[in-house]
Amino acid sequence: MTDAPDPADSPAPDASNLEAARRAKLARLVELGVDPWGGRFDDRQFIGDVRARLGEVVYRLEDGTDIPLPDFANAPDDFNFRQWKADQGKGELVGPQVRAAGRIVLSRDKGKLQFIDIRDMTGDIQLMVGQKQVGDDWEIAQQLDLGDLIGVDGMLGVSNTGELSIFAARLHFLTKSIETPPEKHHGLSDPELRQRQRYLDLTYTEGVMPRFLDRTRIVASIRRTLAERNFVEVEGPTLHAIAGGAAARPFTTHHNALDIDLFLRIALELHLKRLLVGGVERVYELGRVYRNEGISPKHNPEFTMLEVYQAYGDYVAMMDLTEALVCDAIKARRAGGMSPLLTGATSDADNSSGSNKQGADAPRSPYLLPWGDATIDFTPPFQRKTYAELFAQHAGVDPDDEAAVAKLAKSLGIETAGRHPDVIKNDVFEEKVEDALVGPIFVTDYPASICPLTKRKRDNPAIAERFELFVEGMEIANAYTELNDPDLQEELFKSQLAGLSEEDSMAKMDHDFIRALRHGMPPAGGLGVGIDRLVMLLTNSQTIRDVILFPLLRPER
RNA sequence: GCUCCCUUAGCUCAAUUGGCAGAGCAACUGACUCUUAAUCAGUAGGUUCAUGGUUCGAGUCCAUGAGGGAGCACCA
Repeated sequence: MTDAPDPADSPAPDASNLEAARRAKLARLVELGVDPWGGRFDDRQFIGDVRARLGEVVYRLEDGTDIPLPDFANAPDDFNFRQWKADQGKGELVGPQVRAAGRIVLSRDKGKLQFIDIRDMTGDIQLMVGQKQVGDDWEIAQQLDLGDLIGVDGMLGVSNTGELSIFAARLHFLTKSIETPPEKHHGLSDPELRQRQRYLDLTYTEGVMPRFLDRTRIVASIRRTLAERNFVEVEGPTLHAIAGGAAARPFTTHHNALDIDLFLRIALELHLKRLLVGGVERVYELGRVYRNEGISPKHNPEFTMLEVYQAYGDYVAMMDLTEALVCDAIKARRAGGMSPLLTGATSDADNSSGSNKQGADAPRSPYLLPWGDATIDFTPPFQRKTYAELFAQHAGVDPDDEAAVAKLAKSLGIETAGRHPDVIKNDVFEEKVEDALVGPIFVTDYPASICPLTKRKRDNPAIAERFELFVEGMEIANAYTELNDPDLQEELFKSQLAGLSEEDSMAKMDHDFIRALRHGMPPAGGLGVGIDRLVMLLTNSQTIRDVILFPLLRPER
């Protein structure tokens, strides 16, 4: 038995006696002939599914009569299950045989009986491990630490206090943890630790696993909604020779064999439009883009973007699609579902944290979602208002009155000299209007000059057929009637590039994209959705880092 | 890149005006076959983020640096 950690094995020289104690137990397991790193463990059931079998547990009298269990949840405080069983007559609890596995998150050692709570992706369940009941495996039970992974075979039953439990018949040691887990009922709270050691955050911090499972459900729902409408999912290149499709600073990299500098993509747009030209009439990509910009509660340098293009559509068609994507995602998240394994305790967690949707009275609308202290009402249809309308309403100035807009801009400290009136107007819009948009609201019909990839309104070339969806001041979606006039597109690119400094003009003219348009891109609606921000809203997360598993951090030293 | 705030035991947090660095959980020893933040008795655990400085004395004050957070800037 090795009491002290082998210096070669433990990187930290001061690795406390906490690790030594765990290594001692590990060594003891080896002595017992148990592999401390486990192996394949077939036929286990998810804990959520095991818990769902509570109804199969009965009290069986000696004459074979099965009596259903009492309703513990609604029993009086002084209810005594032991007494109840005695009152029914001589008999025993009978339940299904189950096999589960998970991480030990709590244990209460009571002499020759141990209560151990294990946790898997779907929830927690209590094990009752008695010396007499598990026989030789009792020796294994003596070597268990919080954080270890174990499997169990046993009968599903209910303890005297009404707690659903697996009455262990066999224990299977699956993996030793030689690190101490976080505090057992607070989890992690230091945001740095939560992000750097997301593996701990997921298991131990309340709400984290359900939130990331919700993210998966939302993304799956989006793909399903698009598939139902015959959109084709594709994967464009992430290494671009020209980083186009948005105005953002790209990350640069280098290909050695070709000896060329490349950029990580900042948008999906230009390749998807090439596919429209190629005849992929309904196309989308849901994937990562990279922007070499600041980090904030709403920005991570890499984030997930959805872009959708529909031939022969326009921005109004995209508005309807956006509504469907959001509303379907809300329903999918609420339903749990997607896979049976995600139905169990994850939805329990939802219930315990918020309103009990099973409540008999007044079912809450599925479209009312909490957001901090507020509630967002996603009931469709979402509001639709024009940019000009909102500008007049919130800035208190006629957007067409350039002098008045400029005056207001100056009073807000916005630079006006030598800048295009529409750019000034948009600065005012961002300053005065966006924060006031509680939403969800579609802001439509933007000034054309700030929308270089957008088709103008037929009856008013100063206005672009564009909308943005705002919720709680956050921009969630951005859509256009796509510009498909190659000559105009080229001109707009040029004038856009002309205004940029050398450093900022990494976006170069994409001649092949223009060439593609010259071959004829169908008139189309196009939509971009910031998936991370959508997930933030639907999961009541105030920072993007809570919906990205591994947000960018400086490396540890 | 700028401004402000935070960093104390493995985790969650205390520490009065600058005056002996503490608690809970986790760990260790012991008791307990229906506990559930189990309980009870005992033991051990610290480079107070780092490096300098002021002081008789620094977790506390000052400077610089590191990491994190919020805001700004950036971000059609």
